[in-house]
Parts: sequence; C-alpha cells; structure tokens
Amino acid sequence: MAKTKVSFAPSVRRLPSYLHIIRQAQRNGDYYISGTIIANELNLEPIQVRKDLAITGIIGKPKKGYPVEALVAAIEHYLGWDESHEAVLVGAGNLGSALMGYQEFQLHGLHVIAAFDTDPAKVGGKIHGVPILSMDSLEENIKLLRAEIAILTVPSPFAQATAETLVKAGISSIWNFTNTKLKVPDSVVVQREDLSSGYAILSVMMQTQRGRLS
Amino acid sequence: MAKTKVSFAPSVRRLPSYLHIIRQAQRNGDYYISGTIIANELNLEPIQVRKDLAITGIIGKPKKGYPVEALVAAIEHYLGWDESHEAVLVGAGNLGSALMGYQEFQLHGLHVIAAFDTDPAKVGGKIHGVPILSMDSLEENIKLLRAEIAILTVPSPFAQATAETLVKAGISSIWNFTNTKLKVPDSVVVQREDLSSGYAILSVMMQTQRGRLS
DNA sequence: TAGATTGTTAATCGATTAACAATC
DNA sequence: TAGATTGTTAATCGATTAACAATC
Repeated sequence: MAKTKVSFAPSVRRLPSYLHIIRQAQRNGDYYISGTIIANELNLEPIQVRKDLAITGIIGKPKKGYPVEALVAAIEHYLGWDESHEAVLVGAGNLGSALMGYQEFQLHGLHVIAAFDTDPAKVGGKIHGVPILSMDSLEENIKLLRAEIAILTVPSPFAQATAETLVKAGISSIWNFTNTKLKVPDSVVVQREDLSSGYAILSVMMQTQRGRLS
Repeated sequence: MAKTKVSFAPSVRRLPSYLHIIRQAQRNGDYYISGTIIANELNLEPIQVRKDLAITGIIGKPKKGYPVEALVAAIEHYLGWDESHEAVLVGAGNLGSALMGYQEFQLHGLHVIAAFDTDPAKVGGKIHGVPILSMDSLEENIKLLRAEIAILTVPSPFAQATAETLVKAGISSIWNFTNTKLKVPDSVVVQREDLSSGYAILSVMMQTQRGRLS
C-alpha cells in the first residue's frame, strides 16, 4: 500500500487560517464574507482563497461572498473537525504539557484522554486535566482506551521504539513532534511537526533581509 | 520594500533533516556520505537530495558521495547556524517554557538571553536557566539587551500589540507561535509556526487512509 | 577496471496567478 | 441598474523527477 499523501496540501494548510477569520466574522454577526476580505487579512491573493475554498465544495454568491455559517461547516467537515477523535499523548514533558493545555484542539475534535510518562512523580497525577499514566502500561492502556491518535512528544532517542509500541497497540495516526523520521507501516498515518525547518526558513530570511539592507 | 520570501523554501525546510543525518554519520566516523543514503533514511528521492545539497555550494565526489565535515559546515553556513543570534522569548507559559528547554536551538546559534512574562510569580526567577523579566520592561530591556530575534508565545489576543512593541524596541525578526497573522513593517522578518495547519494535514490524511481501507 | 554516484540539462508535475464571462 | 465578486478556463511559475554523460 502506498504512503498516504495529501493532495492540495498547501491549500489544506491554509484552511485553518481561513476558518479562524471566518469565525471572527461569525462572532461579528456577518452573514457573508468575501474571498477578497479573507485574502486581505492574510496577505494572500483573492484568487488563491477562492481556489482553496472551492475544495470544500462551498458555493459563493457573486457580489456578496460566501455564506459564513455554511462556510464554517464546510471547512470543518472537509477537515473532519466536526467529529470527535480520541488521542493519547506520549511524553508529558515541557512540550507535551504545553500541547495538553491547548484548548483550541479540543474545539477541533481532538480529545486527549490520557498521557503517558516515565516520571513516577507525574504518574497518577493530572496535567491540564489529563490523567498521567505509567509508560509501562502504554500498550495495554491504549488498547483499553481504543485511542486512534498518538501525540508523540518523547525525547528523540525513544521515538522509534515508542512508535512501534503504539502501532502494536492499534494506533493508526501519529502526530510526531520529535525530530526522528519514524519507520512505521504504510497503513499508519504520520504527520511530523518540525520546528527546525521553521527555524531554517527564519534563518535564511534573516540573511536575505540583512543583505537587502546593507 | 517587498516582503521577504525564501526562494527554494521547500529545500531549505529539508536541510535540517539532512544535517541531522549527516551529523550521525559524522559521529559514526564516516568521511563521506552519499545522497542515496540520506534519501533512503528520509524516504526521499536521491535526485531531490542532490538538488537540495547543491544550493549550499558543496561538491560531491562520484562514487563516494559528499565529504561529511565540509557538508556539515556548508549547510550550517548556508543557514547562518554557524553564527550566534541573540533572542528574547515573550510569554513564558507552557509553550514558551518548552521552547526554552530545547537545547537543540542553542547548537544552531539561537541564544535566548531573557524571557518576559506578566506573571509576578515568574518574574525575577529563571526557567531552564533563562531569567524571566517583567512584561512592563519589555521595550526598555530589549533595547538594552540588543536582541535581534523575538520568540512570540503570548496568548493570541496579545500578539499584535506585543509585536508592535517588539518592533519599536528594535527587534528585526519574530518567530511567531501564535495563530495571529502579524501586521508589521516589511523590514521585519516573521516566521509563523502554525500547529493548526499540521493538524489539518493529519486530519485529511486520516480520512484518506480510512477511505482506502473501507 | 567496473559501477555507483555525481551534476547538468530537459521533461513533468502541481500550484499559483491571470483573464474573463456570469451573476446577484 | 452598476459593479463587486464569483467560478472556470488558460497561462505562468516553480518544484520535482527523469535521463544521462562525466568521473572517481
């Protein structure tokens, strides 16, 4: 089976930003919002916004724009954010704790129902309301909880071994915050979040900008 | 002045992963590493790795590959990771604290010399060795410290106002971890790190994968 | 030497942008 | 109505991939 790949990936990446702005319009009581307005807000081209929104299946009205309620629903449905997904977090360190504190993800259907850590001082307690379980019970408890997603925030050296246990326990999607490229079966979806690549872009932009000014 | 944009952005994003693998080879005592090996490790095409490495100016040897020492140096130089950059972190909450704990960035020249927070309980103390200063002293202290980069981890509603203060204080680069699109002068470099877009990709991959299996 | 790997040049692919008729 | 905004079709742009001669 081939590796899962998202077509229109750049468009999909932009959808959450659109959703954010459209939600503001919704709170503002607007019934319609135009692609032009969204584009201005995000420094994008209106045609790009229209093309992106088209993949959600939503139809706009010339002159008025897109119906706000329907647009929110269409984006959320396209992303699957209108359904609940149960997740566990593995590695309740600094980053893991920070992620558990993000209420935003809850709004998008991501429910962290348990976290795992090796630190005995943490096990048995809660962080941001999420119970911390022992890493030793990882496989057993994930099977019990029937979690679908694992958020992986263990130190990099443990990433591969942990991922293998997760797969054995039935996890089908891994959100990987380590800088390790995981080797897992093709049936398992992995999304890697890589801060280093963002920092690389920033670094190169800094040099470009400096070159321009001098 | 036009907005700073990175050409070859996708290539730049991949460089840190290459660096990671090449460093492993270096620790392993290898003198040469081939593009093929790097590609296999990351599930990429060898031709892509060669094209990417070409932008750093490094020259490989047919049959052997690229000289490890020189390659590490070339990538680090291209990214500007061979020089020191002073940074402040604004918003020492969960995420901010996690970022201060990342030693990896220190290795790449990013030195967080101070953090700012509104919480009186934190001010005056240290987190991961970084002194926490009062948010009230933000402008004044950044000028004093002559920091170049600001890592922005305040709650979203404060992002825009904080960014404006940062710019006034002379910050020229902002690493933005809020989900706010910042409006700053074109001379200021902004790199936004957006977890939502990563989660959007994961969500769509999950649906694609599920569709495939059923 | 033989062959794995390089760098270059060309072809393909996909994303962005442009142009514009349709329309509320 | 007049004109802002839509969706579609085509053109452009940039990134990825293919082909292959050069070479250590």
